[in-house]
Amino acid sequence: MREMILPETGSKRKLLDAAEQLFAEKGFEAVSVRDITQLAKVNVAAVNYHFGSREALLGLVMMRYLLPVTEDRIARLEIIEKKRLTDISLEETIEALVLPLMGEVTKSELSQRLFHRLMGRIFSEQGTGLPSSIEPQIQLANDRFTRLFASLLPQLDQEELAWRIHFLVGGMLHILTHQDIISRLSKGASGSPSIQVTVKRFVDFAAAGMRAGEIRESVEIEKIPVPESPKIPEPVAPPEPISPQVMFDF
Amino acid sequence: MREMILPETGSKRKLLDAAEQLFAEKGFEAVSVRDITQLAKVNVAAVNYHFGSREALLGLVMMRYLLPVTEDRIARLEIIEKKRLTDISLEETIEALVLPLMGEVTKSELSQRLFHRLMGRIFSEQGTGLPSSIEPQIQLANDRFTRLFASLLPQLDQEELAWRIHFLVGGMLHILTHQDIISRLSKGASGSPSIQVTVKRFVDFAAAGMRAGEIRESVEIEKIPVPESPKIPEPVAPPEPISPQVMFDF
DNA sequence: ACTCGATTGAATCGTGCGTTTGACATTCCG
DNA sequence: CGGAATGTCAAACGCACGATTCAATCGAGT
Repeated sequence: MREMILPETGSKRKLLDAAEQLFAEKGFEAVSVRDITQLAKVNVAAVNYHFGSREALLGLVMMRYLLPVTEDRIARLEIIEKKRLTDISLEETIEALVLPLMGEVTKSELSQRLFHRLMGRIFSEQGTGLPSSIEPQIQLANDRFTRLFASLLPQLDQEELAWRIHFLVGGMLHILTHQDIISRLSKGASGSPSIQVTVKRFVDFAAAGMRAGEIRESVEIEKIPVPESPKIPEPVAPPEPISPQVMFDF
Repeated sequence: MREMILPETGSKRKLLDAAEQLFAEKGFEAVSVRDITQLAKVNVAAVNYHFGSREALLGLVMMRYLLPVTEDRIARLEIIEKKRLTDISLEETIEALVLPLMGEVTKSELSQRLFHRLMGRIFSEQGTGLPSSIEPQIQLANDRFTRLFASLLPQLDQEELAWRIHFLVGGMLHILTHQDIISRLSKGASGSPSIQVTVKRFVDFAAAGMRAGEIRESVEIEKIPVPESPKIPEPVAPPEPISPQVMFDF
């Protein structure tokens, strides 16, 4: 399967690379076959000859990224799940979810930026977007993460956990898609923003969010029981522990 | 300014409404002038006659939403900022940022869904997307929120705060754009997912994230100092308190 | 050297797009 | 009544798109 995706004739490879770059720069919908073939310096017909259609090429480009990321995630999961449950931290679990998206550190600064943008696009346009049937392997990994989170946060019912994962994913995708907006923040004098630092920041943020409401051993922090803001009646959460099967867009 | 946006000739109004609905359903790029005029049951030329161009119409549609949301946010800010700083909770501040996006509760269930999707699109495609010069008022509100967060979380340096706001915004936008994916979660037997409950969930999550690392009065929670996951060298955060002016995509 | 499948290239197809045009209808005001 | 002003409409413009066609070219196998 991998060899179907990676090397190839030259033209095919050039098309994949060009498409990848353009998709990352301008989004999936904004890139035309003509853009791609022009950048790849091949004929327009090449896309339809090699891939059958623009959509198929698009799917392959996504595959080239999704598969390694999912594999990396699963590999990290394997390591984590070998440990005793009490030795597993929420932080390392979140890291196993986030870091693979940030991988490919070998690439240049620019192409790394593009890589991340593309990643963000792939994942955030995934539901709304284009290819189906990428899901099977990914879905599997997602389920394992969900179950692991459930074990680590037993105090959360299924619904609350699902929502919190949803929030976590949102923040994660936001880093990817809008990293250029905030890159100015980190690259002050120190040169590179350093992915690891960013991930560390996010993991700490997200872990705290996932743990929200955990009973704390002290009583000092009076403010937490939430003084209601004005005009919100605030009905209590529904009682049923519903929702059997959930699907995430990790 | 408001009257420039709301009532209008009939055709103009119909176009705005149709465009709004279609943009929410299918995204900005995917909707053509012909789609809009067809749904509005007016002539194709009407768009260019009334608005000058498709882009201008698009900008007005966004305005119709962004302005009320920003006004609502500022109104909530006013109330909050009247209080003594020690009486202001992080939760109500986040709520002031999030709830206005969820407003317009008068609308029907369907159009409310569309409204939220549109909101998400507007905000997440904002940087990458289309109109400039909407910013002035919005920028102002964003600054006030940032400053308020800074006061409420004095232990965070500017950079860390900026990142956390970034994560928060990501989760918030994710709720809006991908609410359909997760709506199955909440609407189990209880009928409506109830926006307030969702917001409450998110506010608690985000507030905990913003507070992450805050010194807790107890020592019980041993696990928090983060057992490093495998292959991450983890350089320490850069020392400089840099980044003077920041811009967010709230 | 010849063949034949694989690839490329230039030209072209049909479609849908945003926009423009100019004729027509309506309204309003002198 | 008459003529701007305002709005509507069908038709058409030029353009870019994804896809297709078909002849030219290449390159290994015999």
